Amino acid sequence: MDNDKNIKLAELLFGNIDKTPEYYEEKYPKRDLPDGAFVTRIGPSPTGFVHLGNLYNAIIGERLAHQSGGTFFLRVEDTDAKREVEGAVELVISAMDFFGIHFDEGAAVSGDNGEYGPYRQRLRKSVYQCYAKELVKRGLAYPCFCSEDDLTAMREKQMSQKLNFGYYGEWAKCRNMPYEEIEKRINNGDEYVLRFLSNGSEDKHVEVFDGIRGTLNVSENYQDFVLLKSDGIPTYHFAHVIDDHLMRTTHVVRGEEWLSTLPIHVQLFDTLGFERPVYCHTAVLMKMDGDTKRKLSKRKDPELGLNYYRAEGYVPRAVWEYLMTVLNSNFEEWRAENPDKDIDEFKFTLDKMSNSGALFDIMKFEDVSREVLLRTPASEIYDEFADWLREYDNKFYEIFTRDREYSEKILDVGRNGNRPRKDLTSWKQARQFLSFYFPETFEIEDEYPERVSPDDKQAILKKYLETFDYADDNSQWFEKVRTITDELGYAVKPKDFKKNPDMYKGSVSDVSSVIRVALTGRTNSPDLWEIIHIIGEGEMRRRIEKAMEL
RNA sequence: GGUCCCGUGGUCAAGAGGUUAAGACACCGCCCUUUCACGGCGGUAACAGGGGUUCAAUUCCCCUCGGGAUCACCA
Repeated sequence: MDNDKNIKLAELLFGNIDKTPEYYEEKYPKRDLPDGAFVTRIGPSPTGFVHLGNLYNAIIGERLAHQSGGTFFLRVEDTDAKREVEGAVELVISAMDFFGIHFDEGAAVSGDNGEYGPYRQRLRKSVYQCYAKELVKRGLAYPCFCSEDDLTAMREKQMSQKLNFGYYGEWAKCRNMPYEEIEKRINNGDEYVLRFLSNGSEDKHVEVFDGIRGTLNVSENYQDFVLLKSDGIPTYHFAHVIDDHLMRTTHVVRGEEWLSTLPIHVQLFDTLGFERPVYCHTAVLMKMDGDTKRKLSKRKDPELGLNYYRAEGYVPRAVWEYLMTVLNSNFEEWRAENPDKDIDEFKFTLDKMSNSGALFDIMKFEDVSREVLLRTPASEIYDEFADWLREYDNKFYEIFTRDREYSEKILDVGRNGNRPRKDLTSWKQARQFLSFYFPETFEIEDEYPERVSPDDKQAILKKYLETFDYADDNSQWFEKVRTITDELGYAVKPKDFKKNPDMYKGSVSDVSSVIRVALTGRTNSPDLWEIIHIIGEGEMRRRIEKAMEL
């Protein structure tokens, strides 16, 4: 008789559903893939904000799938219409593409592709309802008419009695509502959600294997959580279980914030008779704030948004490399041994993953960025930098791309010896750093050295100009600077000045600083001789003469 | 408050019963050096605390403490 009620109820609730689970099982068969192939996915919700964490998990999924000959797909988790932002799907796809993450199937800009779709959850409503109907038939799901006010009242009562919050056991008022009453309310147009009827107990535990953390011991779910919202769209929990089963996901990579709802998911997989995927819960990305760690937050931390890296001009593969060093502790070692190999050749493994919270270390990240740019040939840097400038600094773009040969040369300054400089960190920084090579953007930024009097400054520059010969090689050139140094009463060797500061006005480093500031506008720069041979004699003389006027 | 996760230097981290407890970034010193870098050498610096188990625990177990996540018709 209970059975009859359930079947009647299923028809009342889901009369429009004519498919059975068997239908979908057949429609979405097990994937035909090589042994050991991983099927992974990312499931972003289209809120218009793409997170560093999204990328972090995407890289794991992508590597796992593509290293094993498996499939990596994109599923849009748009079950919350309220939060959806227009164009967000395109944003996710382009952000992932920017970082070199490509999907084998799933949601795409122009229609979806793949045999396991649709890949947007709102389009899968009838699939979820089919399984919901099945659960109702089995007496494992029921409609709940409690309003928001009912629930907050219940919650307050529970709080005052120091009981666990939630809809469960005695508190689950709608659990045993007679069929007649349900029918009456539905005919009346009352809103309801569909809840799962849980027979679990908080005291019982289930073992769940996590690909990163090993065996987890979680307590059973005892809450009658919501399966379908009042608009008939599933909650994350239900959608996740149905989709990842039907899309034949083998490994669910997601943030550890899902750990606490894992009991729900496991319960659902088990009661529906689905094989559980391997869960891989990644650590939350943290940040140092003062002296405490905290989760990166969307409002306070711009570096959480993927767009930040593009706007700052960090190269995507630097972000990827940095994340890889955080993800797999043996990556750095591998990179040190194989500086020129493609990053795809590194074998990423789950068991090398750390399960504690990773701090986002901007210093380390910038170090990785410099390393990456050092390994990149000037011609490639030119192209990437030009692309960035076109988007973010049009004026400098014009200047920089005026003469490709010239610009490639300045990118290579100091990089050809056996102790190459690592001057470039990001495009934004590079734009600043390289500005003195161009007459339009050259300006005096730093002060002339204090130890040098105005008269001496004039004398240095005058003598410099008089003796300068473009044909001199680096050491000849510097020999002349030394001569000037000596003639004006400065120490040719900085050490001599250090030892006997009273005997000299300063040292050769002061004298070359004067030239340096006149030529580059800065007290710090790469090798001067090299710079002169790039900007040319004419520009050099103009700058020195200008400096003498002031 | 309940449940769960996590705890090795400032940071990321190797180590999985016996190690002088790696390495990288950061920091400091020295060297190289016309500046700044780069590079080289060296240095400061860690097993959260307390109980067990063991001949021996950073490593295994328990407790405490600390950090975090979550407790929605959000994902």
